[in-house]
Amino acid sequence: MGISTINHFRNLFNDVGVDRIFVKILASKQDNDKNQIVLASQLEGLINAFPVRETRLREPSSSTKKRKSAAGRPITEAHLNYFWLDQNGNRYHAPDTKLIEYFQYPEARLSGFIKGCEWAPAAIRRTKQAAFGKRILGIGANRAGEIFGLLLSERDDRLVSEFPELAPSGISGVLGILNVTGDTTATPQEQLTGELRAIVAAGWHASVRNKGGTLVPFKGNQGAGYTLEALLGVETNALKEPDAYGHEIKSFRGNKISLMTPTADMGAEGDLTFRDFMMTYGWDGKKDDGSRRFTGVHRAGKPSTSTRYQLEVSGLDLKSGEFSDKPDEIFVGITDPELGTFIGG
DNA sequence: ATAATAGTTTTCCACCACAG
DNA sequence: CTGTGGTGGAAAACTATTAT
Repeated sequence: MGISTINHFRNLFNDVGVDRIFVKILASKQDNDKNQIVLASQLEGLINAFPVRETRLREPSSSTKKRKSAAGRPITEAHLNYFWLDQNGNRYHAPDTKLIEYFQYPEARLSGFIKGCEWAPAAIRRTKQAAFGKRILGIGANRAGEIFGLLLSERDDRLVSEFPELAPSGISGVLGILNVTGDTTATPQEQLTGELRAIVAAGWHASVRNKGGTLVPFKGNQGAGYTLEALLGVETNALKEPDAYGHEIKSFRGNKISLMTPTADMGAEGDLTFRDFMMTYGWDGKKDDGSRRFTGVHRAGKPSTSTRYQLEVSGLDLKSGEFSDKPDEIFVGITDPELGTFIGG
């Protein structure tokens, strides 16, 4: 009964494809179904560690009557594809699990992990937690973007009383890190660079992609990136999730690199349908085949010679490299400086 | 220069009002 | 009742200031 060794604990995570476990020693009267689990002071680092399905900004209105609220900044919710693991390795989906950032404190907490879930550990419930003594929560994500949580308790799991010292996660003081394979204390960067070195040392590789777990030949521009991901064991995906060890893998040749694929949700591009947008702001393709184009390199502060449009960056001090502390000022968008219209951002 | 002390900020825990 | 969105505060961790 119970989990008594660290290897048993690691194996349960290994079985679901997790390679790094984040560990929090839970507070004795906190961290339950009612008092959300505090993980960090900001979402930022957590989002790298735990792939997020969807982030939503909540309307800032909710708290304007409260004295302290810095009106205007919305509470951010990051939805997770979360599962509870039991000690036998069974998984139970908790579909409503999310990270909520309360910026004004600041605090990021895990919440909603009971709702709609078939089974959850009794020790996470406020009314029962006292009986379990010390509790330790392990959370980890696999490369398919699934996140698993396993709760140990002093009462049921011998491991709790002899839990090893943990390497700091770098995300917050409460979260430690435990590697599932190899050295328990190597940092994610070390693991990743280790794997990259091994891949480089192996010489040239054929262009492939990882499709549903198997490597298939691939021809095309994205080949370099796909191949690298595949060799790292990452399936080709268009998810906006980090690829491995909490890092997004990028490869490039030439001198341009895209860190993200943006689709504007503000301005005209957000308001209009795709067709309307292209008809209004695009132009005819040169081939005269009826196509419409909206393309081109746009640089901040000076209009593009071909389109007249201009990229605007605000909320970033170009001299100091510091971002504005007012989040709604931080912004990248395209405008038409002649007409003063806001095309997208 | 170093140690002692005071002041400030950050981190984390405890608890609660209230809506559904 | 449960879960969300909040508050307050202790303690730790920094910084600044003053005494030795």
